[in-house]
Parts: sequence; C-alpha cells; structure tokens
Amino acid sequence: MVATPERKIKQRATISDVARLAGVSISTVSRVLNDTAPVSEDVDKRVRQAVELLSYTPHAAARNLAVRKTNTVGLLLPALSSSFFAPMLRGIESAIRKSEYHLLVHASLRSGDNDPWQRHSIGEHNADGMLLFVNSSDDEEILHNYRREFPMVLLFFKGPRGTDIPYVSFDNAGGIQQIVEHLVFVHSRRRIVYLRGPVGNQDSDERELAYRQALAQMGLPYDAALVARGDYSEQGGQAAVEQLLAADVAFDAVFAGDDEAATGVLAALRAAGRRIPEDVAVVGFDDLTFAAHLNPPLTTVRAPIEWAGTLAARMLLAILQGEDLPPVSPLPVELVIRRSCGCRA
Amino acid sequence: MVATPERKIKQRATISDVARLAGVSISTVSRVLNDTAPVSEDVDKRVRQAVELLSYTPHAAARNLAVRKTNTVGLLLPALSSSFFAPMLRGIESAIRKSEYHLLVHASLRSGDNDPWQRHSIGEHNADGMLLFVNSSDDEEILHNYRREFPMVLLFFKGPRGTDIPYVSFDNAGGIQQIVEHLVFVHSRRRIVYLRGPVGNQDSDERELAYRQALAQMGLPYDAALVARGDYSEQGGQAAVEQLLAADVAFDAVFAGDDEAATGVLAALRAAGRRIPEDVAVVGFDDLTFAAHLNPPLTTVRAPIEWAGTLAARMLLAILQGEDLPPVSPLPVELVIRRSCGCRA
DNA sequence: AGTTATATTGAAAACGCTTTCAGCAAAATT
DNA sequence: AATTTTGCTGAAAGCGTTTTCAATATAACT
Repeated sequence: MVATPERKIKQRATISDVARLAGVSISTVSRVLNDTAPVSEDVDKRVRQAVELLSYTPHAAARNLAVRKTNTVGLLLPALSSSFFAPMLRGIESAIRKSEYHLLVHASLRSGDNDPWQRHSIGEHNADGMLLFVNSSDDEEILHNYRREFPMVLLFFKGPRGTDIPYVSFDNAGGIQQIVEHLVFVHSRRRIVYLRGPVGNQDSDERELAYRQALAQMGLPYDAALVARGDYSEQGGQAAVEQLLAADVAFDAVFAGDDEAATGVLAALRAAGRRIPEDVAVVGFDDLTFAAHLNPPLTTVRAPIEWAGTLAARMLLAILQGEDLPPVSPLPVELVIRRSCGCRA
Repeated sequence: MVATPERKIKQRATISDVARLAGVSISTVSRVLNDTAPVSEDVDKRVRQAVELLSYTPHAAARNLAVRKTNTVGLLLPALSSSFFAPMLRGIESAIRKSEYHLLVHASLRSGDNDPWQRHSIGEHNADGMLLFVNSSDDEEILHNYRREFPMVLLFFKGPRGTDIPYVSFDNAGGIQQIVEHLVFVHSRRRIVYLRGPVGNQDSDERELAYRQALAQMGLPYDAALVARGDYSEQGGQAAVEQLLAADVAFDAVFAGDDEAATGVLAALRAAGRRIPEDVAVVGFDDLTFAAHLNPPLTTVRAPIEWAGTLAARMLLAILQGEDLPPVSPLPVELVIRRSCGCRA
C-alpha cells in the first residue's frame, strides 16, 4: 500500500498526436488549422475531429518561435495604481482587443536589477511592440530598443532627445492657460498655488511651465513658494497643502496637477477650516470619474485619457502593420466648470 | 533614383552569434547566462563581453519552448473598466512582481469566437497558470482547463459545481448582515431597496441572498419590488433608481451592490429632489477610493479588494511552486459608517 | 494519347534555446 | 604511480510549430 504518488503530469496533445490520430502528416494538420493551403474535405474533417477529440491547443511558444512573432504587445508602466490608469487601460485594451494581439502588462518599479533576463523582458522578445508609460529615468532602455527599431509608442512622454518615437500627449498648455485665466479673470484669484506631480514626470514639468507662462501672460508674478510638490496622489496632495498651511503661505486658489491630488487638497483644506471655494478655489486636471461627485464638485480640465490609450494602441498596431504614422498632435483638453472654482452650477 | 526601399529588418543577435564571438559553444553561453554549471572565469568574461557587445537578449519563445514554461501568469477579466479593478490589479501586480513571473492581461468580452487559437490563448499555452475573473457563462472553458489540471485561481467566483478550484471571495453575507442591521436598527429604515449587479455575477447573487436573509432575520418582509437590477456602474445605478421613482415605489433606503452604482443612486436621488440621508439613506459596498469624498460621504462596506488580488496571485504562485494550498475562507469585510446612512460624522 | 497545369500531401529543415551525454584535462586520492 | 574524482566544455538531441521543397495523383489541355 505504499504507493509512490508520482505526480502525474498531464501530457498535453501536440500536433503530432493530432496527425497520428487523423492519419496524416503534421504539415497537413498545420495547414487545416491555419488554412494556409487547400486540403481535401475528407482530411479536413478527420483532422478537425482529432483536434476536438484530443482537446488540442497549439503550443504558443513553438508557434511564436516558428513564425518569429508573438502576437503580443507589451504595456510597461510604473504601477497599476492610480485611478488614472483605469480609463487608460480601458482605452488601450479596447483597441488591442479588436486586433489579433494580446496585451502583456508589465508594471516595473525601477529596480536596480541588471539581470538581462528581467531587464528587457517585454522590450525584446516577449512582445512584438510596446506601449511605454515611464519616466525619463528609463531613457537608457528606451534608447536600446529604439536602436533596435523595436516598435514602441510612448504615453504622455516625449522620448529622449535625438529620437523620434511616436507618442501621445495632452495639450497641457492649452488647458492650463484656460484654467488659470478662469481663476484670475472670473474669480479674481491672484495667488494660485500649483501642485505639481512627481519629479521626472514630463507631463508635470510641462504643466508647471504652462502655469508660469499663463501667470506671466496675465501679468501675475511668479512666486516659487507657490509651487508645491505632490505625487499625483491623494496623500501627496493632502500633505502638500498641509505643509503650505503650516508654512503660513498665503494663497487663494490651488491648481492641483491632477484630480487625485485635488481630493487630497480638498480634504486638507476642509480639515484646516478653509471654505472651498470662498476662501480658496481649487481646480484639478484630468476629470477622473469621481471629480463630479466630490464635495464641492471639482472644476477641472478634462483630458481624454481613454481616447489617448486607444490612440496609442492604434498607433502601435499601425506600426506593427507596417503602416506609416501620420504625426499626432497633442490631444485637446476641455475646461469643465463645476463648483470648486467658485462658479455656481 | 528609383530606390527600392527594402525594409531592412534588423536581425537580432542569437545565442550562436554570441557563441561565435566569444569563441565557445552555445551550450557554454547558455550556461553562463543561466548559471547552470561551472564555467571558467576567462570564458565567463568573454561570453559576457560578447553579450554586451551584441546587446544580446535571449529569445523568450525559444526559451519557453525549450523549458516548457512561460514564466507568465494570465489574468482573464471581462474588461479593464471599472474602478473596482484598479485596486485589484494593484494587488495582483504587486504579488506577481515579487515573483519571477510576468502578467499577461487578457480582457475578454464573451465573443462567440470559436477559433481555437483565440479561444484558449491564455488558458493553455501562453501562461503557466491563470487568474480568472469571469462570470459563470465561461464554465465550459473553465472546465476544460480544470480537466487538464491547468493551474487556476478564481476571483470572487466559485467554480462550476463538481470542481474544487481555489478561489478568493469576500464575506458578503457578513457585511450585508451588518449594514442591513444598521439601517433598520439605528436608522429605523424599513423599505430598503437592494440594487443588484449584473445577472450572472455570483457575488451579486450572493449579496442578494444575504440581503433577503438579513431582512428575514430582522422580521422585515421581502418585497420583490424592492430589488432593482443594475450593473455595477454609475449609469446602471442611476437608471435603476430613476425607474423605481417613476414606478412610484416607496422606499426609505437603498443598498447599492457596489459603490459605483451608489454614486449613480446619489445623483438620481438628488436630481429627483430627495434628500440624502433624510428622505432616503444610501449605502454602498466595496469602499472604493472615492466613497469617502462623495456628497454626502458614503457609508459602505469595505472590501479588501487589493488584498484579495494579492492573495489570489499568491495562491496561484504557490500552486505553480507545487505547494499545497490551505483552504482560504472568505475575506472579512468591515462596515464603514459615514454620512449617507444618516449618521453624523 | 501525350502534356501540362493543379490540387493534395509528406519529409525535412528551420526557429533559438536548454540539457543530456561524453570527453578530456587537471586535481585529489589511494 | 595508478586511480578516481572534479571541473569545464562541445556535440547533438530535443521542445512543437511553420514552411519550403519535392512528389504524386488527378484534372485539363492539345
């Protein structure tokens, strides 16, 4: 009774098994499966029956090896965290789904890892192309792939200088111009703090620049004390405002680099007893789903995140198809007025 | 000047190229790369230099084929849409990241597709195991994989009858028991509508059952008119409430099957001039990030979504490791009292 | 009837890696 | 000094497909 419980590995059927069962060669099986050459009706039927009987499913790796194509596109991002990614993923995913490709998501916090296996996992061979949402610290890897002409599309990030990798981006400048104008012209705010995102985030840099330009254009002085550093997160926004408050910096409006940070701003302000928008107006950026439901409803700049995702994916797909890409201009954003700026619904 | 623009394909370096350049056999290259056997210092160095020089990266498919392992786990879900997925993905992702595996996300709206290639894409060969977030309509596919002993873990879904596929779930009954009790005992509500999720969603069925049991236990009658059908989305929640209102159904509380639906409920109610929570109390389920910021702040049941994701991923990883899984009980949820039920902060 | 296309098929060569098997030399034991 | 281990290496056999290439049989033309 001392049975050796040899873990029985279920051997899956291969193309040879199908061929044997159907009484044909593997070439033929391949042909009926891929419909790459005429096959007699009789054989076709026998093969299909065998496939059914054995529950045969082709082995992806073998196929990939043979055709030198993985039918997969990679998506590399810092982390699947924030609410920002939900619409973006949805956009990407819907575009990919319509194609014959699969989506390999790879969230990579910059790890000092130098293992060649890990390092280029997505970049090189696990995918036919990739979508990159990263910060500039990954330049080296991007360049590597660029030189190899590996198909890539960048998300909200313009590649390293010297490259011309296609990318999608928002018209940050336009949106910010509008919102700052709104704040100063219709609500007479003069000390607007800008809550920026994480360092190294190109979008955030761009938005900060636009903020300064808008200020300048409106004849307002730029006060370095008014730019706070957040990280595009609720906690970050909250902390930043708390710091400002603690430092006794005077301000009558805050422009949060993104809506998530804005919710933190709202919380911090309320906790400090400041009335929104009377004492300080707050506006965000992105118009994430919850923005309309905040208290007060958040005035923000709507960014077509989902569309950006779709667009990026389509661009990549087009490249993989060998098509030439028409250059894409920054996606237009739109001011969404709600209560938090001081307007009444 | 009529140049034929022969699209020059950049041939990537293979292991043979490295071997040739280093003056060794491919076996040796493989050995230094994988550290599977002792190699002399000199050779080791030469190989590494060659690798560096050629920017060599192993070809994943070839490797996968040789070792019969993809180092990838699949995640199959209906769509990367709702806010619910963000924390779940984060949880899964953080667990996977700590392992040597990659994450292949596959969003599959039930397409009538019968192409054997597409059909089992993730299930069979593109991954070593998979995480499934699906509804019961996929039973057939699940069974197929189950028979083949393909490693799987189910998310918020108990496999088809007769199977014993590991899964993670929430303690729906407990949470609902608590929230219904709260509604009737502390806020004296008697006509509580239950806004259920999409048909075929097991979690939703379970929650409905728990709702009825709680009612019964509290001696309240069950009124079929009080269960409305939503789809776990803001629009769904809104529409459902509008319908209830139009049908003139009397109710003094609504329990939304999830927080997203709850925001829709809030909107519909407010649009109809009902005061929350005075006229009707509303509570949600999940405690998604925005719940605390709604107006009024939403009372809800906190579900450890991220943790569930992590747990599921770890379970799968454990299975892949050949470990035996201790059975997992439903994850505890927790009542989070805020304003929308009638309590004061 | 003699040729020439055409439709079907199978054998075998990739695809790029890992891994077993041997072989040989150097080191360690008797 | 003879023998056994140990260390390092290359040849070659897969892994499961696709895809030439060639062969055969059949149909279509002169």
